[in-house]
Amino acid sequence: MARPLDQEKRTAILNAALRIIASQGLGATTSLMAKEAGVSTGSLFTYFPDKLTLLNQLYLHIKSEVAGALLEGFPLQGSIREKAFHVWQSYICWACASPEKRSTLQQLNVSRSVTEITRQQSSAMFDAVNQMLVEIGKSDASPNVAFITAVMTSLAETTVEFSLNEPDKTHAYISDGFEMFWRGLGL
Amino acid sequence: MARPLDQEKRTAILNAALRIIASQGLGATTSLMAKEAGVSTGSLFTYFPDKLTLLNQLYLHIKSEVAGALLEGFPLQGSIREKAFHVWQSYICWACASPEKRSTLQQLNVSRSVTEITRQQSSAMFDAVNQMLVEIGKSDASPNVAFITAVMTSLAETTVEFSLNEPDKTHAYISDGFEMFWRGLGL
Amino acid sequence: MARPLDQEKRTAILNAALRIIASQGLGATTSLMAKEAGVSTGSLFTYFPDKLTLLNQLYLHIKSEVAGALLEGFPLQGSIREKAFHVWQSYICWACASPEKRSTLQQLNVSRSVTEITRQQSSAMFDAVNQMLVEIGKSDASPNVAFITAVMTSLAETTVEFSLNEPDKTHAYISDGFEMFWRGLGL
Amino acid sequence: MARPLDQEKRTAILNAALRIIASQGLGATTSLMAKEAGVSTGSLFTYFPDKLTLLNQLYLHIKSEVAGALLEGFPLQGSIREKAFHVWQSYICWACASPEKRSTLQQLNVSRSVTEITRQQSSAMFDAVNQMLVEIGKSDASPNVAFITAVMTSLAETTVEFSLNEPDKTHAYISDGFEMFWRGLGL
DNA sequence: GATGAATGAGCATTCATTCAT
DNA sequence: TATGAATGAATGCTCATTCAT
Repeated sequence: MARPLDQEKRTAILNAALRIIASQGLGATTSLMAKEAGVSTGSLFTYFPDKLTLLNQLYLHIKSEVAGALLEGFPLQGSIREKAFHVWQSYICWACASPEKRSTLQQLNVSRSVTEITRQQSSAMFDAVNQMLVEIGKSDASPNVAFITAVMTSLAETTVEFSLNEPDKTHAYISDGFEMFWRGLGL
Repeated sequence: MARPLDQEKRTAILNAALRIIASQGLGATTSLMAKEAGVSTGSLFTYFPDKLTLLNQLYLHIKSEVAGALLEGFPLQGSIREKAFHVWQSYICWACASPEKRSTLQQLNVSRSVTEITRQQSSAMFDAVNQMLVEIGKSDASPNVAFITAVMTSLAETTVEFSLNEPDKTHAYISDGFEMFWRGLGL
Repeated sequence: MARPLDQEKRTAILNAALRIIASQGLGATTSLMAKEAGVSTGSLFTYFPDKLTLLNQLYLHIKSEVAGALLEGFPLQGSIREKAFHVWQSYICWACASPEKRSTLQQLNVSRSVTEITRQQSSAMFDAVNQMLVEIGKSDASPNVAFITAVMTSLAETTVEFSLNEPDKTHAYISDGFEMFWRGLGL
Repeated sequence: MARPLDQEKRTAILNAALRIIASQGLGATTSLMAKEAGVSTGSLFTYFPDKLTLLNQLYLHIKSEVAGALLEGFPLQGSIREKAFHVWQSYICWACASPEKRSTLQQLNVSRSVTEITRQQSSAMFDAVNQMLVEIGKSDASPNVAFITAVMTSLAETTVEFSLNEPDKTHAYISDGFEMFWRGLGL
């Protein structure tokens, strides 16, 4: 039996791609990613058939980590506000702890590289979160779940940016930002 | 005496770049931009020394149009809320009317192509808006102008996205979104 | 004691290479040949040290099959014309029955992959045929055996092509073509 | 006005490709062809969009030269035999004088690179020759023009090969070969 | 011996920029 | 100044061959 396909190597490539993209942008070359992963250019292509696929897999890789972070300790029995705050705080903490991952994720998000299918696969990872948002939507005056989701996301993103710039104020930003969001809902 | 550089041609190149980037992304080639502008590849480089400069100039070009849109009819004598709503509405209307410009602007914003200096130059165009935001900041419990600015921007962006998807609900999104923002401020 | 190299596997690789080259040309990859043979890429190289050797061996493999076809039922006691016709007919029938082998052989023939040594080894397989041609040469006005051989070969090749295109006329082509050749000799 | 596309350069590339392919086979790299033509790798692609197109154009380039050689001095008023001999002799002389072109042509002929369309375009260049062959076909017992054409071609090819090996016997091969062909027709 | 992942030189092609006309 | 052909470094990807398992 030959060497089996090594999941660790696959992960190493994804993490290398992640770091390189965070610092160089999506134009980063495959050969640099391979070198950063300690792997030959050829090997990168035994794990991913082409750059586009690698980028899409990377998107899912990071998104699944985010989903994991949001789900950990999710207060299934809590109030809507508690659930929302858990998600809010978890995300911001994750993003502040993983700025490279967040940066790469953002770049992938606006890029034309990530396909619609990939985005749908990613969305499926956030079931619990989505249900929480549906609940919020029901209590809201204008129950547009998609809009509320988008608002929450963009406010969280803004909060992350400011927290990254002033790390010592992270807790303040987390609560102030959430207050802003919650007040905005007008519940 | 040499002919002066033709401003019309410069503008044609910027507008062409704009359209091409909106549809192809920042990777769009200079030669395509030139062709779209009805100009030779060589000419593009007599108006802009290199692609990076073109991109930065394009950023300023669009930003100045935005600034113009926000300033038109700005209620200098109005209340803070009126000023804020004017800016809010003006931006969303502009973005909905110029989706290609907005798309290009967003791509430039996340890209590494736009330098810090360019961003500062752009910021200078928004004096009236910035002062309005300073006023808001003063009345706010936690007077962080930059944060409020960023929040307003990201909420407006979100509102634009939904308006573009459901054009007939644009007015509803504009007022609902603004209410959300204003309530969020907690004034 | 180590297992001896498995002749069946060797043959499987040659036959696989044959089929793949017939459909894809000489640029066909070794890994595809291995897969078609139901063997790992690594194994291919335990049977043939490199691609060039494989190609040369393949050439000899097919050529020896041709030699066998020509020798089967060779009328050792027959007239020169009978001998010549036997060879003519045997070859054309073999080629029509094995179009992939013929196609591959032709590609190998014009390629730079088959060495002079290989060609000589192949030639040695056709002793009986060659002697027949020497006999013809003796009776010919301009006794150039090599030339007559080449002419016979190229006419046979042409006959095969037309027979493959119009299979129901194969017999006509075989006899018409042979008549042409024989008349051409001017015996 | 910039430098216009230079037909000489196009020809230089074709001739370079020709020489390189003659000595290295169809696998020859585009960069080597460019270098041999005294042109940058990029330039090759401003004259030919890709290697495949270059190869097809090269095929037509050589074929048109052949057509020219066959047509020069074509005895429109001569007998069929004279016409046939003219074509026969012209081709063999051309091929012996341009062994590289002939070698390249042969490689292109068996390759999968030359498309059916290209082959048809090439065929159209040989009208006068084709008509002569139609005439021969009419006088023949089994009037299959295509077959006679193919036979003449393959015999000529064989004659060329022997002439190239023994250049001083070229004239003998030309007449002996033609006699063989003509006798074969059985007119 | 068998396997197939690993390797990396090599390839066709692209594209920002230059420069001859 | 305008033009667009010329340039060549750079890129994504391939594939014969090696070698760890």
